[in-house]
Amino acid sequence: MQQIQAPKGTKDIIPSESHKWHYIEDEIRKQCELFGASEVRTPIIEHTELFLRGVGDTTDIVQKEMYTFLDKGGRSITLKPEGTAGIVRAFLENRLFNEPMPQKLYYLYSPTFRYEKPQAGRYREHHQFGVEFIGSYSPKTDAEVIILAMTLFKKLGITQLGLHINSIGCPVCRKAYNAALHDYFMGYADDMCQTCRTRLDTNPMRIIDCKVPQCKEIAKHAPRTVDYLCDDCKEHFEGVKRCLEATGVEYKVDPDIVRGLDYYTGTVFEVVSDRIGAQGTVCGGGRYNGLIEELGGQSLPAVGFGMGMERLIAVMENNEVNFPAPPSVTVYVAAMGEAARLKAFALVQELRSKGISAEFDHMDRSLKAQLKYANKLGSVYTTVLGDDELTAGSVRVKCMADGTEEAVELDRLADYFDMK
RNA sequence: GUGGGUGUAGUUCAGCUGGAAGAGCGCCAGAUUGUGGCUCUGGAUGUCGUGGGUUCAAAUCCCAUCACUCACCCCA
Repeated sequence: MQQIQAPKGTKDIIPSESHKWHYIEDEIRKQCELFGASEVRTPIIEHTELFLRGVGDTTDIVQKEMYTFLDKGGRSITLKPEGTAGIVRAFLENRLFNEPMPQKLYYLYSPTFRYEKPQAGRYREHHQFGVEFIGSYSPKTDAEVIILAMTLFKKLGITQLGLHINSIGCPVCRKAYNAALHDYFMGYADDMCQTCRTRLDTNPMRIIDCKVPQCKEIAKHAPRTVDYLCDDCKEHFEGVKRCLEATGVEYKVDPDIVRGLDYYTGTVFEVVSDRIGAQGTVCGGGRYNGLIEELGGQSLPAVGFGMGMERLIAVMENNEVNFPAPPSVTVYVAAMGEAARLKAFALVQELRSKGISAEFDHMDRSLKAQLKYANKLGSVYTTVLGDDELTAGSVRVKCMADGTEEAVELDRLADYFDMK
């Protein structure tokens, strides 16, 4: 029989990995609560329309990477390719705009799907943690969102990360900027790659992102967003930087950050690692003051980020961060003979009911094999139950680490481990 | 969608210009019949990814195909 594999670009999270996820998820919850954010869980599927309007129908994500299908009712449904649109939809649908502002929301168990060709740090299904702070124009809110991310990295023991920030301006300054870009690149059109030539008219900002050497060279001296910001945007960006400096968060202004989703306005940022392969962006986000209105709400500002869990774990592994050890069994109750095995079975259930993790032999193995198994489980203590112990009513409890033994009465076993 | 790399034991891999399929780790058994880890001794395990071609002879050379992987594009 041929084995069926997981679909291309997807990955199982097996026991040796899942405890890492639990650890990170716990830290995320803690940090988010400290920052006053509350969790929102939204469906994995949404109406395709949401992403057409939210992410932008000229973006690569929408044009070629979405998992879209018709359901049995003929509705066009899409597996979410990013987290923000769904959160904003839920915010509007549940009228969270009636709650105190800013609404600080986060999402954590968020499988995200994009039909891409997989490589290191890039999957067709990945998981995102993200934060969306809705309702405040203040640069302090931008800074706080960034600081939340940076604090989390620090808490997780991650160093070696670069924070890159930029401002791509509001629609007003974007207009002037795009015109300046167009004029500039027009002069080099013949030397640029095919895609960049079409970008000239559709979205000249994307040319700055191009990795083709000639385009990169030309883009080096292209006009920068920061030079075309209107006074409000300029002041706002300065405000963000002041807040970061006031809290000692190091950053680098990187005019090359443009971001591939249409909804961004003003502040954009990325947190980047240089040791997890070519896909180094662990966290990316920014301000999106137009999105909520675009999705049918009132005009409300917002700022947020998405963080790739798989990349986060990759960074931690490359940073040699110590994950806590996976939980192990406290006591393994080995047994020989029918009566003792039955007693061991009952004993284990009783220990568990008292909050002590315990295990027994499910497979009628020899005593030796049982102890080997106990050892592999990482069992802290073992005890052997046989006819002798049953008649005596006491067992010897052995500490697997140092081999010491202690005699304990059978009916006081739970208390014994409780004390430990 | 475009390009590079890799598919050999459960696993990580070695196998030079074609000539009897190997090692480490793991697994099983024994030394030790009621005690795991450590040590020693012995043992089992292969459609050499799949299909075709060249050849007296293919894991090795050629073609195709699939899978995995890395990079481009884009992004977390």
